[in-house]
Amino acid sequence: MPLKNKTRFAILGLLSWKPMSGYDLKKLIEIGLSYFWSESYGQLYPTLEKLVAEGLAVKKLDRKHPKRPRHLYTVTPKGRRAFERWLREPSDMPRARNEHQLKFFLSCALPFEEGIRVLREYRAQQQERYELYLDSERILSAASRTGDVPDEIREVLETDPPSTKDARSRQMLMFLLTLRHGILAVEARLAWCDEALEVLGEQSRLEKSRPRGAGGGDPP
Amino acid sequence: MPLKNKTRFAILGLLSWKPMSGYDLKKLIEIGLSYFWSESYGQLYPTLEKLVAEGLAVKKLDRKHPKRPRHLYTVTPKGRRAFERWLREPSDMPRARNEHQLKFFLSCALPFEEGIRVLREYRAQQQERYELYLDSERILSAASRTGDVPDEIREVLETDPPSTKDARSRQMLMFLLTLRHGILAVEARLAWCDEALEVLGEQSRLEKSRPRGAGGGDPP
DNA sequence: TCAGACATGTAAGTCGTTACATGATTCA
DNA sequence: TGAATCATGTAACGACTTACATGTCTGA
Repeated sequence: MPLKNKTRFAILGLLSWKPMSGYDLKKLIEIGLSYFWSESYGQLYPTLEKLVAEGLAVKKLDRKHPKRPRHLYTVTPKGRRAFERWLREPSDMPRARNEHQLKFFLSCALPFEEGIRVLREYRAQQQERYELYLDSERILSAASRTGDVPDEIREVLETDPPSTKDARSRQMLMFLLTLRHGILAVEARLAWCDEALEVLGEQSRLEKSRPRGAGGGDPP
Repeated sequence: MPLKNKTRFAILGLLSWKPMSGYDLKKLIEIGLSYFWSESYGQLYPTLEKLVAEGLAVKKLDRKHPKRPRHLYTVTPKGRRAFERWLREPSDMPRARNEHQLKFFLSCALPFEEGIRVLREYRAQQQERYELYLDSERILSAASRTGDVPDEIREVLETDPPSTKDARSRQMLMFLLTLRHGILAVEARLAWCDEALEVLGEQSRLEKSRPRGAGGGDPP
Protein backbone atom coordinates (compact mmCIF):
# COMPACT_ATOMS: atom_id res chain seq x y z
CA MET A 1 0.00 0.00 0.00
CA PRO A 2 1.77 3.11 -1.23
CA LEU A 3 1.67 6.06 1.10
CA LYS A 4 2.50 9.29 -0.65
CA ASN A 5 3.41 8.35 -4.14
CA LYS A 6 2.73 11.41 -6.23
CA THR A 7 3.97 9.92 -9.46
CA ARG A 8 0.75 7.92 -9.65
CA PHE A 9 -1.37 11.04 -9.65
CA ALA A 10 0.87 13.02 -11.95
CA ILE A 11 0.46 10.19 -14.46
CA LEU A 12 -3.26 9.78 -13.89
CA GLY A 13 -3.79 13.51 -14.26
CA LEU A 14 -1.87 13.81 -17.49
CA LEU A 15 -3.45 10.69 -18.94
CA SER A 16 -6.83 12.23 -18.22
CA TRP A 17 -5.95 14.84 -20.86
CA LYS A 18 -5.36 12.17 -23.41
CA PRO A 19 -3.90 8.66 -23.70
CA MET A 20 -0.11 8.67 -23.81
CA SER A 21 2.92 6.42 -23.69
CA GLY A 22 5.57 6.49 -20.98
CA TYR A 23 7.82 8.31 -23.37
CA ASP A 24 5.17 10.93 -24.10
CA LEU A 25 4.64 11.53 -20.40
CA LYS A 26 8.34 12.02 -19.81
CA LYS A 27 8.62 14.52 -22.64
CA LEU A 28 5.54 16.44 -21.63
CA ILE A 29 6.76 16.77 -18.07
CA GLU A 30 10.21 17.86 -19.17
CA ILE A 31 8.94 20.44 -21.61
CA GLY A 32 5.92 21.82 -19.88
CA LEU A 33 6.04 21.07 -16.17
CA SER A 34 9.74 21.38 -15.42
CA TYR A 35 9.13 24.50 -13.31
CA PHE A 36 7.51 22.41 -10.65
CA TRP A 37 7.69 18.72 -11.52
CA SER A 38 9.98 15.97 -12.75
CA GLU A 39 9.85 12.23 -13.29
CA SER A 40 12.42 9.62 -14.21
CA TYR A 41 11.85 6.60 -16.41
CA GLY A 42 12.77 4.40 -13.49
CA GLN A 43 9.72 5.72 -11.72
CA LEU A 44 7.44 6.19 -14.71
CA TYR A 45 7.36 2.76 -16.33
CA PRO A 46 6.96 0.67 -13.18
CA THR A 47 4.27 3.03 -11.91
CA LEU A 48 2.37 2.72 -15.19
CA GLU A 49 2.41 -1.06 -14.78
CA LYS A 50 1.16 -0.71 -11.21
CA LEU A 51 -1.70 1.51 -12.32
CA VAL A 52 -2.71 -1.14 -14.84
CA ALA A 53 -2.47 -3.88 -12.23
CA GLU A 54 -4.76 -1.87 -9.95
CA GLY A 55 -7.27 -1.20 -12.71
CA LEU A 56 -6.67 2.55 -12.72
CA ALA A 57 -5.36 2.54 -16.28
CA VAL A 58 -5.34 0.26 -19.29
CA LYS A 59 -2.50 -0.42 -21.66
CA LYS A 60 -2.94 -1.09 -25.32
CA LEU A 61 -0.66 -1.33 -28.27
CA ASP A 62 -1.10 1.46 -30.75
CA ARG A 63 0.47 0.37 -34.03
CA LYS A 64 -0.73 2.97 -36.48
CA HIS A 65 -0.07 6.45 -35.10
CA PRO A 66 3.51 7.51 -35.74
CA LYS A 67 5.01 4.45 -37.46
CA ARG A 68 6.65 2.59 -34.59
CA PRO A 69 4.19 0.83 -32.32
CA ARG A 70 3.97 2.27 -28.80
CA HIS A 71 2.14 1.41 -25.63
CA LEU A 72 -0.69 3.80 -25.00
CA TYR A 73 -2.13 4.12 -21.51
CA THR A 74 -5.65 5.32 -20.83
CA VAL A 75 -7.27 6.13 -17.48
CA THR A 76 -10.21 4.00 -16.46
CA PRO A 77 -13.26 5.49 -14.70
CA LYS A 78 -11.86 4.03 -11.48
CA GLY A 79 -8.56 5.77 -12.18
CA ARG A 80 -10.35 9.00 -12.87
CA ARG A 81 -12.17 8.77 -9.55
CA ALA A 82 -8.94 8.05 -7.67
CA PHE A 83 -7.33 11.04 -9.35
CA GLU A 84 -10.15 13.41 -8.54
CA ARG A 85 -10.22 12.21 -4.95
CA TRP A 86 -6.54 13.07 -4.67
CA LEU A 87 -7.14 16.48 -6.29
CA ARG A 88 -9.64 17.42 -3.63
CA GLU A 89 -7.51 16.19 -0.75
CA PRO A 90 -5.35 18.77 0.97
CA SER A 91 -1.68 18.26 0.11
CA ASP A 92 0.65 17.58 2.97
CA MET A 93 3.31 20.15 3.65
CA PRO A 94 6.53 18.98 2.07
CA ARG A 95 9.21 18.47 4.67
CA ALA A 96 11.58 21.40 4.48
CA ARG A 97 14.94 20.46 2.97
CA ASN A 98 16.57 23.34 1.16
CA GLU A 99 20.24 22.69 0.58
CA HIS A 100 20.98 26.28 -0.39
CA GLN A 101 19.54 27.60 2.82
CA LEU A 102 21.33 24.97 4.86
CA LYS A 103 24.61 25.93 3.29
CA PHE A 104 23.94 29.60 3.75
CA PHE A 105 22.98 29.12 7.38
CA LEU A 106 26.12 27.15 8.10
CA SER A 107 28.34 29.47 6.11
CA CYS A 108 29.05 31.51 9.22
CA ALA A 109 31.86 28.97 9.59
CA LEU A 110 33.59 30.68 6.67
CA PRO A 111 35.13 34.17 6.49
CA PHE A 112 32.57 36.77 5.42
CA GLU A 113 34.04 37.15 1.94
CA GLU A 114 33.64 33.46 1.22
CA GLY A 115 30.07 33.35 2.43
CA ILE A 116 29.32 36.33 0.26
CA ARG A 117 30.93 34.68 -2.76
CA VAL A 118 28.80 31.54 -2.35
CA LEU A 119 25.70 33.66 -2.02
CA ARG A 120 26.57 35.63 -5.13
CA GLU A 121 26.94 32.41 -7.10
CA TYR A 122 23.51 31.34 -5.94
CA ARG A 123 22.08 34.67 -6.97
CA ALA A 124 23.61 34.44 -10.43
CA GLN A 125 22.08 31.01 -10.86
CA GLN A 126 18.67 32.32 -9.88
CA GLN A 127 19.04 35.30 -12.17
CA GLU A 128 19.77 33.01 -15.09
CA ARG A 129 16.74 30.95 -14.33
CA TYR A 130 14.67 34.11 -13.98
CA GLU A 131 15.50 35.19 -17.49
CA LEU A 132 14.57 31.81 -18.92
CA TYR A 133 11.25 31.98 -17.13
CA LEU A 134 10.54 35.46 -18.44
CA ASP A 135 11.23 34.30 -21.98
CA SER A 136 8.81 31.43 -21.56
CA GLU A 137 6.26 33.81 -20.13
CA ARG A 138 6.49 36.08 -23.14
CA ILE A 139 5.97 33.14 -25.48
CA LEU A 140 3.12 31.66 -23.48
CA SER A 141 1.19 34.86 -22.92
CA ALA A 142 1.50 35.81 -26.57
CA ALA A 143 0.20 32.34 -27.33
CA SER A 144 -2.80 32.65 -25.07
CA ARG A 145 -3.70 36.01 -26.62
CA THR A 146 -3.36 34.95 -30.24
CA GLY A 147 -4.36 31.33 -29.77
CA ASP A 148 -1.09 30.38 -31.46
CA VAL A 149 0.10 27.66 -29.11
CA PRO A 150 3.80 26.64 -29.13
CA ASP A 151 4.50 23.42 -31.02
CA GLU A 152 5.50 21.20 -28.11
CA ILE A 153 2.43 22.13 -26.16
CA ARG A 154 0.00 22.12 -29.06
CA GLU A 155 0.75 18.49 -29.69
CA VAL A 156 -0.26 17.62 -26.16
CA LEU A 157 -3.47 19.57 -26.33
CA GLU A 158 -4.53 17.97 -29.59
CA THR A 159 -6.70 15.06 -28.65
CA ASP A 160 -8.80 12.67 -30.62
CA PRO A 161 -11.70 13.33 -30.34
CA PRO A 162 -10.86 17.03 -29.91
CA SER A 163 -11.54 18.48 -26.48
CA THR A 164 -13.64 21.59 -26.19
CA LYS A 165 -12.10 24.98 -26.79
CA ASP A 166 -12.90 25.77 -23.17
CA ALA A 167 -10.92 22.80 -21.88
CA ARG A 168 -7.93 23.68 -23.99
CA SER A 169 -7.89 27.33 -23.05
CA ARG A 170 -8.09 26.30 -19.43
CA GLN A 171 -5.10 24.04 -19.83
CA MET A 172 -3.17 26.91 -21.43
CA LEU A 173 -4.13 29.06 -18.48
CA MET A 174 -2.65 26.46 -16.14
CA PHE A 175 0.63 26.46 -18.01
CA LEU A 176 0.74 30.21 -17.65
CA LEU A 177 -0.27 30.37 -14.00
CA THR A 178 2.19 27.72 -12.85
CA LEU A 179 4.89 29.58 -14.71
CA ARG A 180 3.83 32.74 -12.87
CA HIS A 181 4.30 30.86 -9.63
CA GLY A 182 7.83 29.98 -10.69
CA ILE A 183 8.52 33.58 -11.60
CA LEU A 184 7.26 35.01 -8.34
CA ALA A 185 9.24 32.42 -6.39
CA VAL A 186 12.46 33.26 -8.20
CA GLU A 187 11.84 36.98 -7.74
CA ALA A 188 11.48 36.42 -4.03
CA ARG A 189 14.77 34.51 -3.95
CA LEU A 190 16.53 37.28 -5.83
CA ALA A 191 15.14 39.88 -3.46
CA TRP A 192 16.29 37.83 -0.51
CA CYS A 193 19.78 37.47 -1.96
CA ASP A 194 20.03 41.22 -2.30
CA GLU A 195 18.86 41.75 1.24
CA ALA A 196 21.27 39.18 2.61
CA LEU A 197 24.19 40.44 0.53
CA GLU A 198 23.58 43.92 1.82
CA VAL A 199 23.53 42.83 5.45
CA LEU A 200 26.55 40.56 5.10
CA GLY A 201 28.47 43.22 3.22
CA GLU A 202 27.86 45.71 5.96
CA GLN A 203 28.92 43.26 8.64
CA SER A 204 32.01 42.46 6.67
CA ARG A 205 32.94 46.16 6.47
CA LEU A 206 32.28 46.60 10.17
CA GLU A 207 34.51 43.67 11.01
CA LYS A 208 37.34 45.04 8.89
CA SER A 209 37.15 48.51 10.37
CA ARG A 210 37.16 47.20 13.95
CA PRO A 211 40.52 46.74 15.73
CA ARG A 212 41.35 43.07 15.21
CA GLY A 213 43.11 40.60 17.48
CA ALA A 214 42.82 40.36 21.29
CA GLY A 215 40.75 37.17 20.99
CA GLY A 216 37.38 38.89 20.93
CA GLY A 217 36.18 37.09 24.07
CA ASP A 218 33.34 38.47 26.13
CA PRO A 219 33.80 40.99 28.87
CA PRO A 220 32.72 39.52 32.26
CA MET B 1 30.40 6.06 -1.25
CA PRO B 2 27.46 8.35 -0.58
CA LEU B 3 26.58 10.75 -3.35
CA LYS B 4 24.36 13.52 -2.14
CA ASN B 5 23.79 12.88 1.48
CA LYS B 6 23.16 16.27 3.02
CA THR B 7 22.46 14.95 6.49
CA ARG B 8 26.21 14.42 6.93
CA PHE B 9 26.97 18.06 6.36
CA ALA B 10 24.06 19.38 8.36
CA ILE B 11 25.43 17.38 11.29
CA LEU B 12 29.04 18.33 10.71
CA GLY B 13 28.09 21.99 10.44
CA LEU B 14 26.07 22.04 13.62
CA LEU B 15 28.64 20.06 15.54
CA SER B 16 31.21 22.64 14.48
CA TRP B 17 29.30 25.10 16.66
CA LYS B 18 29.67 22.86 19.66
CA PRO B 19 29.65 19.16 20.55
CA MET B 20 26.15 17.74 20.75
CA SER B 21 24.20 14.52 21.07
CA GLY B 22 21.85 13.12 18.45
CA TYR B 23 18.97 14.29 20.56
CA ASP B 24 20.38 17.81 20.78
CA LEU B 25 20.80 17.95 17.03
CA LYS B 26 17.24 16.88 16.46
CA LYS B 27 15.91 19.51 18.86
CA LEU B 28 18.06 22.28 17.47
CA ILE B 29 16.94 21.52 13.93
CA GLU B 30 13.30 21.37 14.94
CA ILE B 31 13.39 24.59 16.88
CA GLY B 32 15.73 26.73 14.88
CA LEU B 33 16.04 25.39 11.35
CA SER B 34 12.53 24.14 10.67
CA TYR B 35 11.98 26.88 8.07
CA PHE B 36 14.38 25.16 5.73
CA TRP B 37 15.60 21.88 7.19
CA SER B 38 14.49 18.70 8.91
CA GLU B 39 16.03 15.43 10.03
CA SER B 40 14.60 12.21 11.43
CA TYR B 41 16.20 10.05 14.09
CA GLY B 42 16.33 7.22 11.60
CA GLN B 43 18.74 9.31 9.57
CA LEU B 44 20.51 11.10 12.38
CA TYR B 45 21.81 8.27 14.54
CA PRO B 46 23.11 6.01 11.77
CA THR B 47 24.76 8.99 10.07
CA LEU B 48 26.49 9.97 13.29
CA GLU B 49 27.93 6.46 13.53
CA LYS B 50 29.11 6.66 9.93
CA LEU B 51 30.83 9.96 10.57
CA VAL B 52 32.66 8.37 13.49
CA ALA B 53 33.60 5.35 11.36
CA GLU B 54 35.04 7.69 8.73
CA GLY B 55 36.99 9.69 11.25
CA LEU B 56 35.00 12.88 10.67
CA ALA B 57 33.65 12.95 14.21
CA VAL B 58 34.38 11.37 17.55
CA LYS B 59 31.90 10.05 20.07
CA LYS B 60 32.40 10.19 23.78
CA LEU B 61 30.27 9.56 26.79
CA ASP B 62 29.51 12.68 28.76
CA ARG B 63 28.30 11.61 32.19
CA LYS B 64 28.31 14.81 34.18
CA HIS B 65 26.44 17.53 32.27
CA PRO B 66 22.71 17.24 32.82
CA LYS B 67 22.43 14.14 35.02
CA ARG B 68 21.73 11.39 32.56
CA PRO B 69 24.78 10.37 30.55
CA ARG B 70 24.62 11.17 26.85
CA HIS B 71 26.74 10.57 23.81
CA LEU B 72 28.49 13.72 22.71
CA TYR B 73 29.83 13.99 19.19
CA THR B 74 32.65 16.33 18.23
CA VAL B 75 33.99 17.15 14.76
CA THR B 76 37.56 16.17 14.04
CA PRO B 77 39.87 18.41 11.96
CA LYS B 78 39.27 16.04 9.07
CA GLY B 79 35.54 16.45 9.55
CA ARG B 80 35.92 20.19 9.64
CA ARG B 81 37.81 20.14 6.35
CA ALA B 82 35.20 17.93 4.71
CA PHE B 83 32.48 20.29 5.91
CA GLU B 84 34.21 23.40 4.63
CA ARG B 85 34.87 21.76 1.30
CA TRP B 86 31.15 21.09 0.98
CA LEU B 87 30.33 24.67 2.01
CA ARG B 88 32.38 26.06 -0.85
CA GLU B 89 30.99 23.65 -3.43
CA PRO B 90 28.05 24.88 -5.48
CA SER B 91 24.83 23.16 -4.44
CA ASP B 92 23.03 21.18 -7.05
CA MET B 93 19.62 22.40 -8.10
CA PRO B 94 17.01 20.38 -6.27
CA ARG B 95 14.82 18.50 -8.69
CA ALA B 96 11.49 20.28 -8.89
CA ARG B 97 8.72 18.40 -7.14
CA ASN B 98 6.06 20.67 -5.76
CA GLU B 99 2.90 18.77 -4.95
CA HIS B 100 0.79 21.90 -4.52
CA GLN B 101 1.72 23.13 -7.97
CA LEU B 102 1.15 19.73 -9.49
CA LYS B 103 -2.29 19.61 -7.98
CA PHE B 104 -3.07 23.12 -9.04
CA PHE B 105 -1.89 22.46 -12.57
CA LEU B 106 -4.02 19.34 -12.86
CA SER B 107 -7.02 20.93 -11.19
CA CYS B 108 -8.37 21.99 -14.57
CA ALA B 109 -9.97 18.55 -14.40
CA LEU B 110 -12.32 19.94 -11.75
CA PRO B 111 -15.08 22.54 -12.09
CA PHE B 112 -13.75 26.07 -11.55
CA GLU B 113 -15.36 26.42 -8.13
CA GLU B 114 -13.59 23.35 -6.84
CA GLY B 115 -10.22 24.41 -8.14
CA ILE B 116 -10.73 27.75 -6.51
CA ARG B 117 -11.67 26.13 -3.22
CA VAL B 118 -8.50 24.01 -3.17
CA LEU B 119 -6.43 27.08 -3.95
CA ARG B 120 -8.09 29.05 -1.17
CA GLU B 121 -7.26 26.30 1.30
CA TYR B 122 -3.66 26.43 0.22
CA ARG B 123 -3.65 30.18 0.64
CA ALA B 124 -5.07 29.95 4.15
CA GLN B 125 -2.37 27.48 5.07
CA GLN B 126 0.32 29.81 3.78
CA GLN B 127 -1.24 32.75 5.58
CA GLU B 128 -1.14 30.86 8.85
CA ARG B 129 2.46 30.02 8.33
CA TYR B 130 3.18 33.62 7.41
CA GLU B 131 1.89 34.85 10.73
CA LEU B 132 3.99 32.36 12.64
CA TYR B 133 7.06 33.49 10.76
CA LEU B 134 6.33 37.13 11.45
CA ASP B 135 6.03 36.39 15.15
CA SER B 136 9.36 34.63 15.11
CA GLU B 137 10.86 37.53 13.25
CA ARG B 138 9.68 40.01 15.85
CA ILE B 139 11.21 37.92 18.62
CA LEU B 140 14.48 37.33 16.81
CA SER B 141 15.06 40.87 15.67
CA ALA B 142 14.28 42.23 19.12
CA ALA B 143 16.78 39.68 20.40
CA SER B 144 19.52 40.74 18.05
CA ARG B 145 19.00 44.41 19.00
CA THR B 146 18.97 43.89 22.76
CA GLY B 147 21.27 40.87 22.84
CA ASP B 148 18.53 39.06 24.75
CA VAL B 149 18.55 35.75 22.90
CA PRO B 150 15.52 33.42 23.19
CA ASP B 151 16.02 30.51 25.57
CA GLU B 152 16.04 27.66 23.09
CA ILE B 153 18.62 29.36 20.93
CA ARG B 154 20.75 30.74 23.73
CA GLU B 155 21.40 27.26 24.95
CA VAL B 156 22.81 26.27 21.58
CA LEU B 157 25.01 29.31 21.36
CA GLU B 158 26.48 28.78 24.80
CA THR B 159 29.62 26.80 24.30
CA ASP B 160 32.40 25.77 26.59
CA PRO B 161 34.85 27.43 26.13
CA PRO B 162 32.69 30.40 25.11
CA SER B 163 32.91 31.42 21.48
CA THR B 164 33.66 34.99 20.61
CA LYS B 165 30.94 37.59 20.69
CA ASP B 166 31.49 38.04 16.96
CA ALA B 167 30.85 34.37 16.23
CA ARG B 168 27.69 34.38 18.27
CA SER B 169 26.27 37.52 16.75
CA ARG B 170 26.99 36.08 13.33
CA GLN B 171 25.07 32.94 14.19
CA MET B 172 22.15 35.07 15.37
CA LEU B 173 22.31 36.91 12.07
CA MET B 174 22.03 33.61 10.23
CA PHE B 175 18.93 32.66 12.17
CA LEU B 176 17.40 35.97 11.21
CA LEU B 177 18.40 35.91 7.55
CA THR B 178 17.19 32.38 6.93
CA LEU B 179 13.93 33.34 8.55
CA ARG B 180 13.76 36.31 6.18
CA HIS B 181 14.13 33.90 3.32
CA GLY B 182 11.19 31.94 4.60
CA ILE B 183 9.14 35.09 4.94
CA LEU B 184 9.86 36.35 1.45
CA ALA B 185 9.10 32.91 0.01
CA VAL B 186 5.74 32.76 1.77
CA GLU B 187 4.90 36.30 0.70
CA ALA B 188 5.57 35.31 -2.89
CA ARG B 189 3.27 32.32 -2.54
CA LEU B 190 0.52 34.47 -1.08
CA ALA B 191 0.89 37.00 -3.87
CA TRP B 192 0.71 34.21 -6.42
CA CYS B 193 -2.42 32.79 -4.82
CA ASP B 194 -4.10 36.17 -5.08
CA GLU B 195 -3.11 36.51 -8.70
CA ALA B 196 -4.32 33.03 -9.55
CA LEU B 197 -7.55 33.40 -7.60
CA GLU B 198 -8.29 36.59 -9.45
CA VAL B 199 -7.70 35.04 -12.87
CA LEU B 200 -9.63 31.88 -12.05
CA GLY B 201 -12.48 33.86 -10.55
CA GLU B 202 -12.78 35.93 -13.68
CA GLN B 203 -12.74 32.85 -15.90
CA SER B 204 -15.35 31.26 -13.73
CA ARG B 205 -17.62 34.29 -14.08
CA LEU B 206 -17.07 34.36 -17.84
CA GLU B 207 -17.98 30.71 -18.10
CA LYS B 208 -21.19 31.21 -16.14
CA SER B 209 -22.29 34.21 -18.18
CA ARG B 210 -21.69 32.43 -21.49
CA PRO B 211 -24.59 30.49 -23.07
CA ARG B 212 -24.02 26.90 -21.93
CA GLY B 213 -24.67 23.61 -23.71
CA ALA B 214 -24.23 22.85 -27.43
CA GLY B 215 -21.15 20.73 -26.64
CA GLY B 216 -18.65 23.56 -26.97
CA GLY B 217 -16.74 21.90 -29.79
CA ASP B 218 -14.61 23.92 -32.16
CA PRO B 219 -15.93 25.57 -35.28
CA PRO B 220 -14.22 24.12 -38.42
C1' DT C 1 2.50 7.81 40.50
C1' DC C 2 2.44 8.65 36.08
C1' DA C 3 2.72 11.65 32.06
C1' DG C 4 6.05 13.77 29.49
C1' DA C 5 10.55 14.85 28.33
C1' DC C 6 15.17 12.83 27.85
C1' DA C 7 17.87 9.63 25.17
C1' DT C 8 19.30 6.02 21.80
C1' DG C 9 18.65 3.23 18.63
C1' DT C 10 16.75 -0.47 14.71
C1' DA C 11 13.84 -2.69 10.96
C1' DA C 12 11.05 -2.41 7.29
C1' DG C 13 9.57 -0.23 3.70
C1' DT C 14 8.84 3.67 0.19
C1' DC C 15 10.42 6.78 -2.96
C1' DG C 16 13.35 8.07 -6.24
C1' DT C 17 17.71 8.38 -9.23
C1' DT C 18 21.36 6.61 -12.17
C1' DA C 19 23.19 3.72 -15.15
C1' DC C 20 22.72 0.17 -18.03
C1' DA C 21 20.61 -2.81 -21.76
C1' DT C 22 18.17 -3.19 -25.96
C1' DG C 23 16.55 -2.41 -30.34
C1' DA C 24 13.98 0.12 -34.14
C1' DT C 25 13.73 4.15 -37.22
C1' DT C 26 14.94 8.53 -39.32
C1' DC C 27 17.71 11.66 -41.57
C1' DA C 28 21.97 13.98 -42.80
C1' DT D 1 26.73 4.61 -42.42
C1' DG D 2 26.25 6.30 -38.26
C1' DA D 3 24.36 9.66 -34.91
C1' DA D 4 20.12 11.15 -32.92
C1' DT D 5 15.74 10.20 -31.51
C1' DC D 6 12.08 7.09 -30.48
C1' DA D 7 10.72 3.71 -27.16
C1' DT D 8 10.70 0.45 -23.21
C1' DG D 9 12.38 -1.31 -19.66
C1' DT D 10 15.43 -3.23 -15.30
C1' DA D 11 18.96 -3.55 -11.45
C1' DA D 12 21.32 -1.54 -8.00
C1' DC D 13 21.62 1.65 -4.95
C1' DG D 14 20.86 5.77 -1.89
C1' DA D 15 18.10 8.67 0.96
C1' DC D 16 14.64 9.16 3.95
C1' DT D 17 10.44 8.20 6.95
C1' DT D 18 7.68 5.65 10.07
C1' DA D 19 6.94 2.82 13.53
C1' DC D 20 8.62 0.30 16.95
C1' DA D 21 11.52 -0.99 21.09
C1' DT D 22 13.59 0.33 25.32
C1' DG D 23 14.74 2.49 29.34
C1' DT D 24 15.62 6.72 32.64
C1' DC D 25 14.56 10.83 35.04
C1' DT D 26 11.73 14.90 36.53
C1' DG D 27 8.11 17.28 38.32
C1' DA D 28 3.08 18.08 39.00
